[in-house]
Amino acid sequence: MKATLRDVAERSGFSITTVSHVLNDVPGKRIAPDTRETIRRVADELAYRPNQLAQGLRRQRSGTIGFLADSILTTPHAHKVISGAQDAAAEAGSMLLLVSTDGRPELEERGITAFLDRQVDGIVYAATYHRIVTPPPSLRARPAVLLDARTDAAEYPSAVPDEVGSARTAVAELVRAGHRRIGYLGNVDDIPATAGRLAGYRQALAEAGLPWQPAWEVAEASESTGGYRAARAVLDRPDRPTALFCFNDRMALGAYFAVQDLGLAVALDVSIIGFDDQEIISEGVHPGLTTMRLPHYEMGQWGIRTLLSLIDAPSDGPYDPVHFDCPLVRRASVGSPRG
Amino acid sequence: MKATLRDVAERSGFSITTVSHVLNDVPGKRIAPDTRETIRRVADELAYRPNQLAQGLRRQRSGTIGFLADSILTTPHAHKVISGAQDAAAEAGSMLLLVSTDGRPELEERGITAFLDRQVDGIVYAATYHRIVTPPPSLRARPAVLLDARTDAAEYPSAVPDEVGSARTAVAELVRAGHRRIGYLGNVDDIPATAGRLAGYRQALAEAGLPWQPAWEVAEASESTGGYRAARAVLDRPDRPTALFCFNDRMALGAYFAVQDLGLAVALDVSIIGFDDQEIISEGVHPGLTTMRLPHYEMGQWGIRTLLSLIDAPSDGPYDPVHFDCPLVRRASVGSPRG
DNA sequence: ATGAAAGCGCTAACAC
DNA sequence: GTGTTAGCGCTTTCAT
Repeated sequence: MKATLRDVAERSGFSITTVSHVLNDVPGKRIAPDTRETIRRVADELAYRPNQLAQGLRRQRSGTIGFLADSILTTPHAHKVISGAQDAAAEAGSMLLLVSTDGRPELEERGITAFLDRQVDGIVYAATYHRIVTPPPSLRARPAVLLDARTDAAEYPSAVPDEVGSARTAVAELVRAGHRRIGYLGNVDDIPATAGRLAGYRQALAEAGLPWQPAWEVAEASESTGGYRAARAVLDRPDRPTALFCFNDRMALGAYFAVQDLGLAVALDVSIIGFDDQEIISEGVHPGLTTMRLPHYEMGQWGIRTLLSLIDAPSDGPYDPVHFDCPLVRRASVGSPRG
Repeated sequence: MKATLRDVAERSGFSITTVSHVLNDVPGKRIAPDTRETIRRVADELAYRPNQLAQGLRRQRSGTIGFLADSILTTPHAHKVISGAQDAAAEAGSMLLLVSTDGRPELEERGITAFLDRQVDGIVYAATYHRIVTPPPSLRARPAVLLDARTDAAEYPSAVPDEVGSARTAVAELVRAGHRRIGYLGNVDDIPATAGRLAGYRQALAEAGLPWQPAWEVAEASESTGGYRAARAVLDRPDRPTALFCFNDRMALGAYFAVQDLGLAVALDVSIIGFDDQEIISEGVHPGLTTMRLPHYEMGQWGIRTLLSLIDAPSDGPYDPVHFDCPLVRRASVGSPRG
């Protein structure tokens, strides 16, 4: 059915070895130009494609990378990590074996085992949001990188968003629009983004010489209803801020509903800036939400490239996490304060 | 490093053959119970795991399935297809090689070629939403199934949502709540869901003996702003409906904003029911959106199971697409009409 | 009840 | 310039 090296050899009249040599462009082989041509032609006619199982077995390189995601479900925008990874892998002739553990930790071990059984060249361990993780020891069996995640021991190369810097960028945008009373709708999760974005908010205020008001800084559950409550808490005050920086887009969505319930208008009365750029929200909301885009695609690409070079040239760490900037995506939720 | 069959053989004092026999439980082999036990123990001690590349090469079965998605990006809830597929694959000791073409058709051929090079046992071709597709001819090279997609020729087993029936279920829910003036916020795309959901809407109206009003049935772009415009068009009328069935959740989101801009309240003044159950929207919106859940996880599972049995027992079709019901997910956007 | 040998499709030393 | 040979790690006749 599918043509093999042997078929090409027989049909061209040369040995399997010679065929392999020319098809792989093995350097330092003296092969007659005619031979090269003939072999190439025959291979073409037969639509020959190397069997990667056989190739992998022989070369000890499967051309396959294991991608372990803790969840591709809950946070949709995270799929761009996979997209970036896939594109970078394709560039290098590699492919992704995918396992999503969906928060079931017992699937981690099993997934890695399955990867190892298939002789993956390396593994990327991707979290859905910036987290400190403790991957199973079996991850050590192959070169690995962490995405949106890091360990305390820094034993793997890892990429994470720059929480502090990006939060500063967001608040600076509000300052630039003329706001002097800026609130922060924060979250209560025990994750790096919590402290990071809060710190960025405060730093930006300080840099702009703006007052920090404890009452404008509130923490709630990091989803829509939490955002609603947080926004109400801040906006119900007489000295309410004219702009709100939100921990994420879901909270910003809740803030939209709060603003409307108060008879106010987003951008006109209250400027809002989110975080994540979850397009369903940021583009779906009315007016469009200005927000910080998580650099998922870029991290995915970086992950594979880093992994690939690690495979070619193993090294031992420790590795400082590399921080990725979140670009500001301007839409229509930021205006100038009234009066 | 990793233990091989040979290691187990040497350490246990038996031949590779015998070891293979016991580890694979080859039927019809008379092997001493003691031997079995020893071999098993040694394999355990060495943490032996078969090399699937070698196994695959020999058995002509890679234990790997190619998953080609036209886009895992744009429609986040579709990832549940992958989740269902992965779970079903894991059950059968198989794994998914993933390629997402993200609307770049040239990646289809390349992806399939890459699958074939890696000797996948089968391929699932998954669309992001119910579509008529024309997969590249190379798909024929292996058993394949279609998800959320079908071809005119019905050459592959395929699964699609039951658009008509599910729309009827949605409207029936509105009827059950007491509504007699029910509008439809439809879309303008040339896809099966367009005609299907519209037909379901009309059928449900007829079944309930309710009047069909051309003015209550409007078509717009199937995203948030389209939903907003559509809702305004219907709601601005004096004889406005008390309930709205929306083509999808994104349009429903737009409808929420329209209702609010008119000083009305969702559920109280206008009941809304969506389609898709995109959780970011349906759970993020205030009040929560009642909607029809697309059976993505189930279709993913079905796809792999069907594919696996096709691999074991090839057959030729044609195959009638199988239709999956969309379950109703009740939240808080449906109330009884006033007065 | 166990094992030798061939071979899946390929690559890489090492001849000649 | 080209080919022989020996595996990569495994399964599978076929002997014994």
